[in-house]
Amino acid sequence: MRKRPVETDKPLDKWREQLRRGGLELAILLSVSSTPRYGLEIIRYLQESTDLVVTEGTIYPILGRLTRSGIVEAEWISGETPHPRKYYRLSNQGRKALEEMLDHWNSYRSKIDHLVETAGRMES
Amino acid sequence: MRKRPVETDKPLDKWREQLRRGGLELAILLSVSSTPRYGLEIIRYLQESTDLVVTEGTIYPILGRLTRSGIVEAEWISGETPHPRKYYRLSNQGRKALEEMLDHWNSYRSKIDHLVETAGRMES
DNA sequence: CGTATATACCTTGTGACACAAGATATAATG
DNA sequence: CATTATATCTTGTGTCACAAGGTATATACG
Repeated sequence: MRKRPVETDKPLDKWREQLRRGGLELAILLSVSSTPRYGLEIIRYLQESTDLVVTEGTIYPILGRLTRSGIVEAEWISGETPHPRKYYRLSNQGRKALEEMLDHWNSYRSKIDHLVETAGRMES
Repeated sequence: MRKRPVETDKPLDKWREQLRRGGLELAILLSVSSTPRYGLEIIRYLQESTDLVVTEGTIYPILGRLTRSGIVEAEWISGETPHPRKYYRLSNQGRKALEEMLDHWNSYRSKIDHLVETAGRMES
């Protein structure tokens, strides 16, 4: 017997979920764009600076994917802390990708905002 | 034997996909917020006003879901056009939901933009 | 020396979802 | 009666985030 999510959460919650997912990769890249950070640190950073909640099961697969595609580079650093940490930084290729993503984000944001304004002319 | 999407599309494309998905429901709701519209009309409206590309396989399931949850109301109109059309309009409940969604969209947008600005202090 | 706690990373199974492709309906046109 | 145009709906598939659980390393306590 498992958890039954059946009719428990309203459509709005689902939507929020999905919206957050859309920006996840961007948020993660931004987290490591100015300074290298390791996994849990990224989680804390996002939580603190934007209260975007991301969990480990989410972030590690994404970081793996980004590493595999050459957008970020990973480096193990051990000795300085109890547990070794894997620091991620943006590669050169990643920096280019990030710029494209930012362009796209701006454009997307404008589209939605445009829709909002257009539809906003509804209250007669 | 099926299409092999294997390594054909770059990570960036996937990301764009996901971002678009995040705002889909919002975009659809906005499309029917000021005036009732039918399925294909919504597709054309989004395409023309924001060049967001949405297909039928995408929109009908979403409209069905929104109808089932009472956020939009659907009404068949036939006789006036060759083929009967199903017009969707925002319900009262839907209007409330839309407002919440807009709040959330604004807040989400700010969070990402905040991240961008913070990370933007990287070019030393 | 256990064993508990803290920090870190990684993996597996699941459910949700958009979407391509195709099915179905209606009416006008040739 | 086929074809074309417009419209809606369904089915199968691949992708993805995520909860839950696993592994590794080191320190602290008794």
